[in-house]
Amino acid sequence: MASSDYHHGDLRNTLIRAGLEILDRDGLDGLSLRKVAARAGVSHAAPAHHFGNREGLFVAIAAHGFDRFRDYMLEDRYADGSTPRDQLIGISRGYLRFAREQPSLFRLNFSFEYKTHPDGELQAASLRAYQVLVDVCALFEPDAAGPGVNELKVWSVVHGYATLSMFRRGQPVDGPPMPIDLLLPDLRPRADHQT
Amino acid sequence: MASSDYHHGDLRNTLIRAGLEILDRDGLDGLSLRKVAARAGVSHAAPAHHFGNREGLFVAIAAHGFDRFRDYMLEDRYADGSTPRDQLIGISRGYLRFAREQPSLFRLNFSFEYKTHPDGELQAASLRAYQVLVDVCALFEPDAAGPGVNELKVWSVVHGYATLSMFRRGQPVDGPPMPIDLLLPDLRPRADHQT
DNA sequence: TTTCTATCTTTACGATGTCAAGATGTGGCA
DNA sequence: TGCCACATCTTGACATCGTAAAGATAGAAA
Repeated sequence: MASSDYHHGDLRNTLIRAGLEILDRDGLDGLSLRKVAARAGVSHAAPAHHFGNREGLFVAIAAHGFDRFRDYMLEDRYADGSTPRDQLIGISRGYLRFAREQPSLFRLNFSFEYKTHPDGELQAASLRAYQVLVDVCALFEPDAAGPGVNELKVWSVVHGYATLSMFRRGQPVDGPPMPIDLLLPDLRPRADHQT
Repeated sequence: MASSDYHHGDLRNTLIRAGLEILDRDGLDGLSLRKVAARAGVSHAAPAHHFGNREGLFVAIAAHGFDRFRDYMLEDRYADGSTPRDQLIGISRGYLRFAREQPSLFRLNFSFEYKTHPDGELQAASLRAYQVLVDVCALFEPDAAGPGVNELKVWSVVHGYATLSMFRRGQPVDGPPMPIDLLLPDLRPRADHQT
C-alpha cells in the first residue's frame, strides 16, 4: 500500500468518485477540496494538480453528474409505454426522480452561472443529457414557431417544476405532488410514427 | 460618530443592505459575513447577534430579494397591455428581467434546499411574490385538473426558462432569445372579464 | 545508469464561520 | 439620583478552507 500510493494511477477518477460520495452524504455545502482529498487518502493539495482549483473539481463532478442525470432519464424512458407521449412522460419522470434522489448533484449541475465554461467535458455531458430530450421530441411534429421549440417547452416546464418542488418542500403551498402529465405541453405525434 | 456607533440603531437593515450591494458587486460566492460586517462598518462578529449564523443572514437577504423580485413583476405587469394575456406576458417578462438583471439574487432566492426554513419572513416574502402570479392567473378559467394548476404551469415554464437561459449562456445551443409568449400555456380568459 | 517529468507531499498564508469572553451603552428600578 | 440588568457590539481565538511555493518520489526516457 505504502509503495503504490505515491503514484496512484487513477487518482483523478478516484477523486471524482469521492466527491460524488461526499455530495450524497454531506450535501453541496459539505463538498470541499480537502474532504475529497482526505476521502481518497491523499494530501489536501493533490486535487489541485488534476483539476487546477476548486471550480475545476466541481466542474468535473458536474460532468459526471450530467451523465448520471442522463441515465435516470433513459432508465424511465419506456417505463410507461412506448408511444411518443409515454416516452415523453417517462423521461420527465426520470428527470424529476433525479432531482428528488440526487438533489445535491442536481444543484451542482446547474450551479455554474454566467461565466462561460470552456471545459469541454461539462458541455459535452450536458449536451448528451439534452440529447435524450431532443430524441424524444423528434417523435412529435415540430412546433410551428420553429425547430427546438418543443424541446425548450418541455425542458422549461420540467426543470421549473423540479426546482419548485425542491424549494417548496415543507412550505404551506406544498400540496400533493402534481402528475407531470398535467404540466407537459400537448404535442402532436409525427404522422409516420409506428407504435 | 464614535459615540453613536456602538449601538447602531438600525444595524440589522444596514447589514442586509450591505449584503445586497456585495451580492450585486461580487456575486453569490463573494458574499460573506465578514465582508458584510466590514461594509457596514462593524466588527466581524456583529452580524451573528442579529442573524444567528451565516444562513440566517442569507435567508434575511433572500427575503428582501423576493420583495424585489415581486417589484420586478409588478413593474412590467401592464407594460404590454391590460388583457389577461398581456398581464401574463408582462409578469413573465418581469420575472425573466429579474433573473437577467439580478442573477445573484435570483440564485440566492432559490438556493435553500430541502431543509424547511421556519423563518417566517422568507416564507412570507416568497408567498407575496407568488401571489402576483396567482392574481394574474385568476383572470383565466381554472384548469380542468383543479385549482392552482394554471399557476404551477406558468411558474414552472417561466422559472425553467429563466434557469436554462442562465445556464446556457455562451453554450453552443444558445440561440436567439425565445419570446416567452411562445412558451406560455394557452389559457382561456374568464368569461366575465372586462377589457 | 542518469536525467527528466509528472505526480504527490509538506509547509505556509490569508480568508472565512463560529464561539467565548469582555466592553459598552440603554433603560428600568430602587 | 444611583444602581443594575440586558441588549448590543468588540476582541480574541480556533478550526476549516482554498491556494501557492517548494520539496520529495517514482516511473519513463535517454
